[in-house]
Amino acid sequence: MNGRTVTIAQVAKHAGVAVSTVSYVLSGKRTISADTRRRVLDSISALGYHPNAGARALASKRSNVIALVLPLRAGVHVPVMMRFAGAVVTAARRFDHDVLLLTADEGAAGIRRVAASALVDALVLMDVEMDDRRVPLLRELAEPSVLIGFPAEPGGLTCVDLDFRAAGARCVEHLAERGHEEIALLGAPSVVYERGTGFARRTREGFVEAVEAHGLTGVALPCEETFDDVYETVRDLLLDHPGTSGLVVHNEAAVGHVLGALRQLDRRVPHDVAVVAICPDDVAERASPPLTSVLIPAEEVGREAVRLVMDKLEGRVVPHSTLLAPQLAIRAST
Amino acid sequence: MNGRTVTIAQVAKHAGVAVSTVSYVLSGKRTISADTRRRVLDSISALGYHPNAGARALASKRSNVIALVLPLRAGVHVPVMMRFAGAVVTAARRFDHDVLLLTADEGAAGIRRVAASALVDALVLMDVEMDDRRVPLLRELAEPSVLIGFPAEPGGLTCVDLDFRAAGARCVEHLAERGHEEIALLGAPSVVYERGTGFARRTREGFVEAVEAHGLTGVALPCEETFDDVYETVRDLLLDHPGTSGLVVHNEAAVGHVLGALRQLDRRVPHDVAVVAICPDDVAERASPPLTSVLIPAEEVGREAVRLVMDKLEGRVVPHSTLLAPQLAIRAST
DNA sequence: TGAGAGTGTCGAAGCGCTTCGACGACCGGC
DNA sequence: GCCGGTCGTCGAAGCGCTTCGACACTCTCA
Repeated sequence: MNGRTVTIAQVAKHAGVAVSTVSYVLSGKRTISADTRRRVLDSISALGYHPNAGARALASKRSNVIALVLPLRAGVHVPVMMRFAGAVVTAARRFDHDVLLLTADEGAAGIRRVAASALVDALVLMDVEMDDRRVPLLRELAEPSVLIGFPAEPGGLTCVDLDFRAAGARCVEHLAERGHEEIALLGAPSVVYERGTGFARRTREGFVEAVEAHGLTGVALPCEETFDDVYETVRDLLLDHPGTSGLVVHNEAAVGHVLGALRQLDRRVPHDVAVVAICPDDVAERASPPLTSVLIPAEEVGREAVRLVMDKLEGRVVPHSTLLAPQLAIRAST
Repeated sequence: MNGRTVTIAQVAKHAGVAVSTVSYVLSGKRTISADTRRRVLDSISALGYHPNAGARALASKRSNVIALVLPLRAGVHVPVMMRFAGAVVTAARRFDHDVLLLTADEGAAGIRRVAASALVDALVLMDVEMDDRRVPLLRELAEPSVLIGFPAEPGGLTCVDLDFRAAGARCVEHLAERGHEEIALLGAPSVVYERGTGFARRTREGFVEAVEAHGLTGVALPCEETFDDVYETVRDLLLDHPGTSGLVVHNEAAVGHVLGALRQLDRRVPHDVAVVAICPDDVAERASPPLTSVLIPAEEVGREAVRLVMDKLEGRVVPHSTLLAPQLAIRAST
């Protein structure tokens, strides 16, 4: 508790050793006798020393900060986003790193800026589009990066995500096991498909393939997020395909509205219509009735992304593509 | 486009000036002739120079980074949170600062760490509780900070928020103008009141005071976030107080459920029951029918918080308390 | 018993930037 | 025509840390 900030030199003096010795105690990069180590550690806590981040970054060429690039725009379900973000921060701390928050609307310029200024050692990007303009930049950057989601041309980049194709298929499979023969997918808002966001398309592909493989009939529809739109979509679906007895919903914001619409159309869940959702667990559990769902393992994806980026920082070779297997949780809706 | 990172020395050489001159061009802290400035600027863009953040922080004792401390836990509505976060990032960039993301679960230790290591120049904290354990720490820190929300004992700290008391009152006033005499407030989940979160309590106080002032009758109820709970709450409310014709909803997650419950109970909005919400604009607009609402001016609050913290960094004196006046947007639900 | 191989520690050289004091060059005023 | 003032620029001294090479020991084993 001295006047102002404590430096490594003060610690060294207090412990009666050289500055470099203190540094080596902290980094563990050279062997230090148990005795000296203890004295240094004692001085550190006695003085309340915290290494200066700037000085450390300057000397070591490592800032111990990673950038997290988040989208903040329409069609992206924000709570899911935050689950990822929370997981990334927590995981990064476990590797003794902090997280710098970048919004996607600063775009490529922001990424270039934080990388060139050595503000961050590495980057994690979320909500990557099929044809993402930042992808080429990432490729030429010296700093390692990991994408959450897959662009159309991952070429050399490291990507992690839930295996949405398998998730779509898993839902179909489950409905098939339950004996449903005519089913439908209610997906993301159409703007999301148009933008070419990967996860929405891949779920649809998995759905379509599995429908064929199991010899079912099925339609895949985009789905907006207001109650009225959802109501219309569901009503029209049941008019056009009256035999529909199973629904796959891949749209967190619409899940509640779908259930509301079914209630209003006098279809009971799961008696008249079975519903499987692809959404975070808490959304599925909070619904009425609680929904059978493939959970979006936000925490796991975030953690995995950080693990990969840290491995790359250490110079280890990591797989280009990491797909997390879908897990189906069976609840009251099927 | 040279081999690796470009330093200020290379820029100086390229422009034929001293290193310090380049620095002064960049910071504007000494007068530089137009001619020299142009040459330096040209060299900078020719070489693609970006100042090294670590070196700059070390020499200037300013990292140009502010910390944003976010909660990520139950009862906090995440999308609103993200709106704040986005606004803070955008505003900070406008002051040439970046944002380091800290989660509240690292608690006081995390704050102390980033402050002591000079990783950040200042802090913005969200979702402050009435009796927040981080408040005393903030007070003894050399780094300036701004709270979004009010603790019970702000003593000396700088706080910004929507004036929730006025917001609660404004809703009552609006319902009174429309001729409603028996009204109710559906608030946050009870856990939020128990934790002593300020905004929930203050809205309730404003509601209660205004009900008295206008000579109405009114009850204030906590409100959970699952459909079933909301349905029960609304049903019981209408049983116990059959004359209730106006509802104030201050719970973003429950807004949709409240409307669903009213539909199921055959009450038409606004014909049988008028509904005013306190929630972000997009939630109010997306509801069916679109809701009259006091908007939570997330962007404005975030921007204001950053402005205040920057003022404090510059050594300016700022007001301890900034309350943003509520704005009522009238839509179809009243 | 002495060469060789570790250990444990130290001193000093940067890392890339900001900032302070110094110093010509040029200005206007007397 | 000399003096005091800007104005514009420069050189050098750090900022607090990491890391490299050096060095004094202590073991080991031929």
